[in-house]
Amino acid sequence: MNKSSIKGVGMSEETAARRGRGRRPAAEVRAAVLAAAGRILLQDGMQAVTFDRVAVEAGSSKTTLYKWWPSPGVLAAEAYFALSRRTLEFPDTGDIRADLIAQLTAFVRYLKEEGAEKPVSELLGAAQLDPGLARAWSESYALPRRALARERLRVAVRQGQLREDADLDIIVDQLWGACYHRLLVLRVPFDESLVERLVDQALYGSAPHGAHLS
Amino acid sequence: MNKSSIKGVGMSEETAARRGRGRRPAAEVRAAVLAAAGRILLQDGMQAVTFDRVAVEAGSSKTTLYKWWPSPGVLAAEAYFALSRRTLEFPDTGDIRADLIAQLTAFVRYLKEEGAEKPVSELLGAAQLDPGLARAWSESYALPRRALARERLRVAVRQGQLREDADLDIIVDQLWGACYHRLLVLRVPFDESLVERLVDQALYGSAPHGAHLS
Amino acid sequence: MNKSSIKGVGMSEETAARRGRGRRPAAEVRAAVLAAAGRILLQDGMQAVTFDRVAVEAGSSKTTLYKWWPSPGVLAAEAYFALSRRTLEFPDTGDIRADLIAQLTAFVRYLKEEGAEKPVSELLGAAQLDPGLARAWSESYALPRRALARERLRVAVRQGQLREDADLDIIVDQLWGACYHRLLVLRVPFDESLVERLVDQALYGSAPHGAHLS
Amino acid sequence: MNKSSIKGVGMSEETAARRGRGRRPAAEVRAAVLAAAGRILLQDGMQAVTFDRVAVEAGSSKTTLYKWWPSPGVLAAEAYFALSRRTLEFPDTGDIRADLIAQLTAFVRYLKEEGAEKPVSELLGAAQLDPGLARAWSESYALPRRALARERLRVAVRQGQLREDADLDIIVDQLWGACYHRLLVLRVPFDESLVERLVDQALYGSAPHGAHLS
DNA sequence: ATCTAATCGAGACGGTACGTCTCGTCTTATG
DNA sequence: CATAAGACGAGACGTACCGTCTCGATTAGAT
Repeated sequence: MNKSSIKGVGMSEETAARRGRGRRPAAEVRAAVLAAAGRILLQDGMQAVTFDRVAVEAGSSKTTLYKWWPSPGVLAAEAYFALSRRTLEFPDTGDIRADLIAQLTAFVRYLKEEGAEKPVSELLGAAQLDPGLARAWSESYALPRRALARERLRVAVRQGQLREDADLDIIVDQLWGACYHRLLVLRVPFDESLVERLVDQALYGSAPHGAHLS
Repeated sequence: MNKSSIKGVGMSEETAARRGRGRRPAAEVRAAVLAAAGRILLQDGMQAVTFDRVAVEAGSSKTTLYKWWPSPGVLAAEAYFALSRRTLEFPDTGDIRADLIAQLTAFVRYLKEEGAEKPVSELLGAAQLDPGLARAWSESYALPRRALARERLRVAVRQGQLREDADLDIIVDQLWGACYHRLLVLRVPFDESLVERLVDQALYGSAPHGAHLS
Repeated sequence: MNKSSIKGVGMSEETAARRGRGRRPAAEVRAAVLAAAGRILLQDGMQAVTFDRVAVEAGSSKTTLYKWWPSPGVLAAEAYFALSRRTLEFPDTGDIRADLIAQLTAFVRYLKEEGAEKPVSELLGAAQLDPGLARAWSESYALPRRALARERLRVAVRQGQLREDADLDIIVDQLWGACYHRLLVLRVPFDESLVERLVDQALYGSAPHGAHLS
Repeated sequence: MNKSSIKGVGMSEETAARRGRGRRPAAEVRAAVLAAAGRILLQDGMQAVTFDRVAVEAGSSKTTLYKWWPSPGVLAAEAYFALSRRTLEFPDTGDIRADLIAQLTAFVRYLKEEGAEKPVSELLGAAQLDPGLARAWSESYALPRRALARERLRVAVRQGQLREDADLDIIVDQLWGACYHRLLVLRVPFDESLVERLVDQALYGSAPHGAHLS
């Protein structure tokens, strides 16, 4: 019943570094957990990010994971955010068409050339079945991103590069939504050659020249 | 000590009556399985559509399920298709703007007012983690639907309601993708009031009147 | 996402008032711990006497418990001893048969009528898996008790009420062991009606009258 | 969601022998589980007989263990019974004193010289905290054993070797209970030299010769 | 009386077992 | 032989407890 009959054996300072039992500083544990979760996510996919496996690979404890993250999905998302700490700043060169193309191209390139397609679609997939993950994703990633884009568009409106009555959210939804549509729903391949046509479609529409809203 | 030591006590002829062992016609089994899976999907969500549970509720056997469906996700999708056998025909009144609005409104209404939002997003979510389900969804549902829309747009091009150089797939991705963006990625509420602005954005863009492609 | 990120918000001086942190007098803590452990033992059984739970209910700290008790079992035993401070004195009326019957009857009554059966058997059970508890029980309870009984028997030998060559330890083991046998091994019910037959069996044996050791 | 994308990889007949998944005959599983549990019990003690560990070492599944055994304790007991399938027959040489000595000596030898002391006391200990194990032990082991002894004593009564009014159960409880008292309660060492004195005490008591019940 | 050192409460942490659940494979018995 | 029933291996889930350890708050003992 009392397993610690070896108690008081003492432990040299060196071996104490990683001695298995007892408490490690929270920050250290968090870092180890996020690193392990991120690695598992990229290597073996969302399905492999389980509390059990993360605990083992992070040298952590399941109890700790449950204390900090409500579900493996949320943990995977946070690990992914920590990995992909990339700039969200929207460029502003004064030319809204060029800036939209630049930003969308960066998005598509990120998905297609940096191996982000699989983790992103898997995380978004899991989010549909995990309310916590859904909230984390929209609040920490998608909505802030859309807000940034909206602000850049608002500047363009003020500069007369977009019409006064343009619905900025709809423009954002159209541009990024088209990509997500191909990624998640149609699952057809696409590349950055899509971007320019998409932006022009957003700016000029498809109606014959001269036609416009009544 | 061994709880199952009473096993093999046999079962009196009376209680055995019709306890379901043996073979049932394939069609009967299929129908029962799809009905059970659909009912579970709508009642308790995608997570509850389990081969174990479907087998029990359909009075079927797991063996049979594994023989016909590669995964619970695919079964759920098939069950859902069987439930939502709704018309895919695209209206053609001669006015592309009106027809797009009509079709998109039907789509949004279907999601928002017929309780399809949860099963659809859950199925699409599961599809990101289940290649079989992904294939089933895109091949049986999403791609045919886009093809229909593309055809309707092609007619509009021929009729001069859209420009010759319009990229029809992009128009479809823009329109439906914006909805899926809100449904799956942003998870913000939306309703059919979105539709008209979306279609006009697709037709006329947001650039100032008179501006167009060089 | 991280539930404990709100940590360290501090605590206003007002609510902090007397929140129990810091040092309490050792005796006060000990008493509170033993009281809590005893209460838990009687209410919910040995299994519930957990360092975690005792710490919470005693308003104590696990650190303190580990400092004083090697295992929950030992703590439970000590708590039980503190609760059952009952007289160990062996009566000496001059009649060994009457005294044995009195003492054994008190023992059986204590077990059966004061609810001591469950805690005693659970403690003895835990002792088989917890060397510390085993030592505590035999040294603090069982062996002293047997020594007392042996002394009373020795007086009876001197008085000619028992044979010179009687093995006193064996008589004690026989009398109390028969009770423990029914309590721990056979788990059959028994009551004080057992006592008189037990004592007579110890005194006179079961061989036919007249038969004796060669 | 569907882990079996590797499905249909096939498996050669040779490797199929022990292929990890799927069903094994119940008897084979039972045997492997009992063997593993017994080995763990003897090697590392009762505390180590865990459903988790037995499952791993038996190449079994926790589900299966829970299906057959209500607790690790019951499993350990059954494994122990399977290991110690030794004869329960009570010898009948016509001399009750010799037969009791033989049987008790065998019992003490078994405990002390065949390493049965630790498992037996641990099992009996666990039984005090595990009603299922308690029932298993008394019904499958202790009570049948006592019944056998009682029958042998009854023969002795008929043969005039014991008095007509002897309480046979009490004799058994006295003899075996004295051993259990030293084993479980006092935890003092004892050996077979105890047996003869114990039996004579049971037969002739400790009162002076000539004294007997009124 | 003040300062300092010990000691306490609180609780995070690693480890591990619990009991439950689902998946996908496989066996057995029924029709 | 195809089916229903369901046992089985694998392993994740979420909870509980153990024993170690960190931290801050408090008190006791030394000055």
